[in-house]
Order: sequence, then structure tokens, then C-alpha cells
Amino acid sequence: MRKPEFTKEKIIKASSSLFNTKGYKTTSLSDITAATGYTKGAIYSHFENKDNLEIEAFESMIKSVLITLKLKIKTAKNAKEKLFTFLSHFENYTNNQDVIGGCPLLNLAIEVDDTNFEIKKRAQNALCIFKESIITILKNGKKFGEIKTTVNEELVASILIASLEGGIMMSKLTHTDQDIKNVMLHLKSWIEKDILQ
Amino acid sequence: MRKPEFTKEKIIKASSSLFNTKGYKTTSLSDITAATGYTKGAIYSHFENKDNLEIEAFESMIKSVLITLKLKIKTAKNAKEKLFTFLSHFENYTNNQDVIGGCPLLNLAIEVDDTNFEIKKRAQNALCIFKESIITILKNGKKFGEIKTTVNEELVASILIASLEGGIMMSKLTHTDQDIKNVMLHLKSWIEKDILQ
DNA sequence: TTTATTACATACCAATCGGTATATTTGTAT
DNA sequence: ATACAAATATACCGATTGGTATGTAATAAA
Repeated sequence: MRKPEFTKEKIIKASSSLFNTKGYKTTSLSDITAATGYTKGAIYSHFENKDNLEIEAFESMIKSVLITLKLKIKTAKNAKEKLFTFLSHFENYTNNQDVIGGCPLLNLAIEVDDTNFEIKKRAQNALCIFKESIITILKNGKKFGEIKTTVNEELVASILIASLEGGIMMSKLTHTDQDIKNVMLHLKSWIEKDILQ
Repeated sequence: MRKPEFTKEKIIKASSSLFNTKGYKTTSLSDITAATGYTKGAIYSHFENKDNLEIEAFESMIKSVLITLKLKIKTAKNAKEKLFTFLSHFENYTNNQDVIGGCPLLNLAIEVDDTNFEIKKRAQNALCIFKESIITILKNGKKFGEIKTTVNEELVASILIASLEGGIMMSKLTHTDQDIKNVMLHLKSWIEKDILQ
């Protein structure tokens, strides 16, 4: 009644933005009621508690990111293009108006401590998925003779994600795209030289 | 009276650990009173307000890190050793019992939004100092013929810091040192191949 | 030894926190 | 049209937040 699934979606979207900019724990229920126009009653009829909303919001951000990322990677016609698509996707976090506040994975990973097992697991899982995405590109690339057979997939995944996330952090902090641009430049030339066949 | 500077130092040290693990805004005054054994009265006699304590705590962490880092770099006998010292220093954030909670710069950079100008400026400044540290090593290395003259110092600084910070984030999230180890491996071989003369 | 000052403790404040119990509204099925 | 169930609003709860006013104790200067 009154489109409950629309309401829930609106709450998730609004709180996602808040969580990704202000932080999860520092975003209050009243921040969310103010942003959505709904009251606590509405929120707590759709979510068991705030922890739960935090989890659903994070998962929603990751899900929407993964959908577009997977699609773009699928569309790319070879390993090089697929890898570059992955890079561009993360570079976009620094100026993306759709996902404000930077990279959801990075933000959550830094905020959570070991007292929040449930949501930390979600962040760990998201990282695994991103890694696997790269590893899959590399493995398939090897099959097609596009990727050097000597390449260590796990190592490349670590390096690409680490560099990109660090670059995002720096560019967000300095309000410049210089650092993420430098990272992109280096990763692209590294891929061309040492990864591609 | 009753060693005020000792008290202030104890408050700073305890709250630094809390800020760097729990986060700045999610660490409450009562967390700090519990950790130090002091009361609010003692804390507010040494710090104007909590924002101020946050700033002093961050600056204290960065200062102590910079002191040991600068010393280690100074001790290293050539550009390669100096750069590797820088890398090792950041790698240590993942298992350092002296600085618990990971890299203070990374943690603060992710937590602050644009409503906290004062402390954000401190994070920006810390990043500049780390960058300058690398740039100086490279420039001096060029003078001594240890570094390729074609090297772009700012670019190298961006890449080293970004990779390390990203690796720290990943290793902290997964409770493994695999990612930071991978990053270290790659950066070292990259330095040997493309940076050193 | 007295006095003044400073360091710290105690006790409080209004505001806000996440959460809940209950009332009210709305859509749906009968 | 009526009754029922689900969605949303209202009003409240105790606990905690950062902060302050005031009290007390300790040290240094006289």
C-alpha cells in the first residue's frame, strides 16, 4: 500500500548517499528521515534496525556498480579493453555524480572495525568479487593468447585494486584528479608492457 | 601540577589509538575517559573541545611517524634504500603494534567530509609531506646518478602512496598480508626496472 | 605556612541517539 | 460499503552525546 517497495528503494538510495559521504555510523536516523521525507515509523517498517539498513544500502551500491561493470566488461571485445574498462570504472568514482562520496568498498572497509562482523563480511565479499572479476579477465585472456602466460592473476588483481583505491582516496582528499590520473597512466602502461602478450 | 604535560600526552596517545581504530566521530568522550582513567574535567582542561583533541591526536600520530621515517630515510645510504625504506614503513602499518588501526592518513582521509575543513587540511598537509619526501629522494637520487633523469617525481609519488594505501586497506579488510605483500613485490621490481638508473 | 593558581573530579545540562508502542491513514479484498 | 491488513506518522522511551559550571585537591610562589 502506498507503494512500499518504492518507499523502501527510496530509503535505501537516500541512505546510501548519506552513508557513502558522511559515513555509516555518523549518519543518524534523523539524517535519513530528513533526506527521504519519511518518518522513523516508515523506516522501521521496512528495516529491522539501522545495522540492517546499513547492510542493505551497501549491498545495493555494490550491486548496482557490479551490474554496470559486468555489462561494460562483457561488451569490451578483448582482455586489454576489459582491463581498461575496469580501470575507468574505478576512476569514475572521483567524479561520478551517480555514486557520490567515492568508492563504497573503500569507504566501508576503512570505517568498519572488528566489532561489526556482519557488514565487514559484506565488504570482504565485495572485494573478492572485484578481484575475481580481474582474475577471470586474465585467465580468459590467457586462453585467447592475449595475456602473458607468466602473469600471476592474484598479484595483478591486488595491484590494480590497491592502486585505484589509493588513488581515489588521494584525489578525494585533495579535490584534484591528479593522483588518480597518475595511477591510471601508470597502470595502463604497465598492463601494456608486462601483462598483455 | 600533577604533571599536566604527562596527562595531556596520555590523553593524546589513548585517543589516537581510539580514533585510528574506531574512527574519530564514533569515538566518544566516555571512550576516552574509560581508556585514560581521567574525567571530562581533565580532558577539557587540556583541550578546548573534541574537534581540537581530534586534530592534536592526528598531528601527534603523523609527527611521530614522520620522525622515525625521516630518520630511517636519512640513515639509508642511497636512493634505492631510501625508497625501500619508505615502502617498508607503510607496509608496517598492517602489523605495527605501535600504530594500531592502520595508516592514520588513510583513515582520516576516508572519514572526513567537506564539513570538517580544519582537520581535513591537516590530512591534506600530511599527504603533501609524504609526497614531498618521495620527491626529494628522487631529486637527490638524480643528482647522484642513481635515478633515471626521465623519471616524473610527482607521478612516482602518486603511485607509490596510492598502491601502499590501497594495499593497507585491503590487507586490513581481509586480515591477511597477501595484498600488501603483492603491492610491495610489484613496487620494488618496478623501482628497480623503471626508476633506478 | 599561607595564598593563589592550576589540575582534575563531580554533577549537571540540553540535544540527540536508536528504538518502540501506539495511533492513524491507506489500499485491498470481500 | 465494510472490514481487514499493511504502511506510515506520532509520541514517547532510556541511554548517550559533547559540553559546562562548580567543587576540590595539589603544587608553586610568597
